[in-house]
Amino acid sequence: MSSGSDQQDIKREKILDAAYQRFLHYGYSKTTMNEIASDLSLSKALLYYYFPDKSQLYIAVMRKLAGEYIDNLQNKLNKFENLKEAYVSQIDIKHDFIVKNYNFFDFFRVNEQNLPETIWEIITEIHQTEMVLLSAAIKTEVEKGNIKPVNDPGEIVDLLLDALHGVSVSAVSHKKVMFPKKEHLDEIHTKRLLLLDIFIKGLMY
Amino acid sequence: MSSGSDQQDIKREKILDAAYQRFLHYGYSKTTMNEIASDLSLSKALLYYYFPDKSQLYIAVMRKLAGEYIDNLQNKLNKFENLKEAYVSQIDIKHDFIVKNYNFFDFFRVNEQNLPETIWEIITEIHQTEMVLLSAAIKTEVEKGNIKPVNDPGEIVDLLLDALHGVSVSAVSHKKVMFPKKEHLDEIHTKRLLLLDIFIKGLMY
DNA sequence: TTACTGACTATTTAAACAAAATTATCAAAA
DNA sequence: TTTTGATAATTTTGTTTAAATAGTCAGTAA
Repeated sequence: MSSGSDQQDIKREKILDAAYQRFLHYGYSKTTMNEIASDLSLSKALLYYYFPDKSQLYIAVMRKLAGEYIDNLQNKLNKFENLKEAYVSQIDIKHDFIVKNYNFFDFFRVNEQNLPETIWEIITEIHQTEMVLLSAAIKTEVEKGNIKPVNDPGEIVDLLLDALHGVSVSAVSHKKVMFPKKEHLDEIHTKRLLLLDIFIKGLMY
Repeated sequence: MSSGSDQQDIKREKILDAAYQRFLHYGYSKTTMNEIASDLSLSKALLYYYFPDKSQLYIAVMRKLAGEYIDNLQNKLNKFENLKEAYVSQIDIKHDFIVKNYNFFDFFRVNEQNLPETIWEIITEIHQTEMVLLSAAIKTEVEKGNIKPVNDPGEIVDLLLDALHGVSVSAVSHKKVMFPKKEHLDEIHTKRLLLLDIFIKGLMY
């Protein structure tokens, strides 16, 4: 798939790492290509040899993170005891992902409405993976006879993901925010587990 | 409570109506005080005789709408057959409220992050009313023995409202939006009813 | 030929300013 | 007490300029 040499791939990775650190620490708009370059003792021009522009570099980092997240999810959700456990894993893994990379997503808060199309593709890819894995979990449980038959598992999973997401947007108490404040993440996590508990009971006989 | 004369109150109402029409049609930033005044064939200065400034006028309209919404809710939720019916009413009434006044809330989309404190107070008041009514409904049902005992009804209602709200924010499919597009409102409404269904089953024995 | 750089250009952001539109005030009239 | 025309104050919009940063390219080194 990738057409570059091994050497090229290694350097590419190094650039991605350096860029990740900067973006994580200072956010997108507060890191310059010059800074990334000098972190690596390279010229800025070289960054443009490896990446077409700044946003593509950011997106490449994003894509890498997304890949790791997806791998993580797949590993966990391949083997689960019951539906509850599977969904708790999903919530936990996502929580850790957000907490760990919180400042990296600064880009999302700044660009709010008009994120580049490519970012949406990555988000969509993540969402689809979640849908597939969680839908499969439902099907398995239905076959085991642990929950009521469901005619469209995808619809249910979609609904649950929206509901879980809603917990972080809470329109009233902490003033409406698109992206949750860091100090609320744990509270959100707890609420989600409670919501999940009720929701799953609602799926049972 | 109100200290003005009847005549004053009538004129105040007329101004509120005219302002409401303008705000509903053109949104906050696209209606000028001059336009509201000339709709009523009055001088702009008179508006400032009745209202301290433009935002206070908008807020007064908002408060009136909120009052109507709350009355509506209370009338319905005072008499309900079962929990499901009560919550369906809540969702329906809110849906109608949003649909009817959709463009009026343009102000919310524009000011997004920093809405004036007074607006938040109104939102909070609405939320609290919902909480009280819906919590009461839960208590009643628990007493009737229709659902499992709940140690903190408020927590459950809060969670449900957040979850229902999440349905309208759906982070993926239609690009993340703070405020739902008008053409999605019906789809959102349907999803909410489905979510409610599962959630309420999750509260039962 | 591939990886790299210094010096250059192009674009974006920010600050400062002016003009226009709109909000808000007030002395005086009805 | 209610209303207004004239006027002041403020906000928004557009323009210009300077600085910062993104992005390019001809040419060098391995």
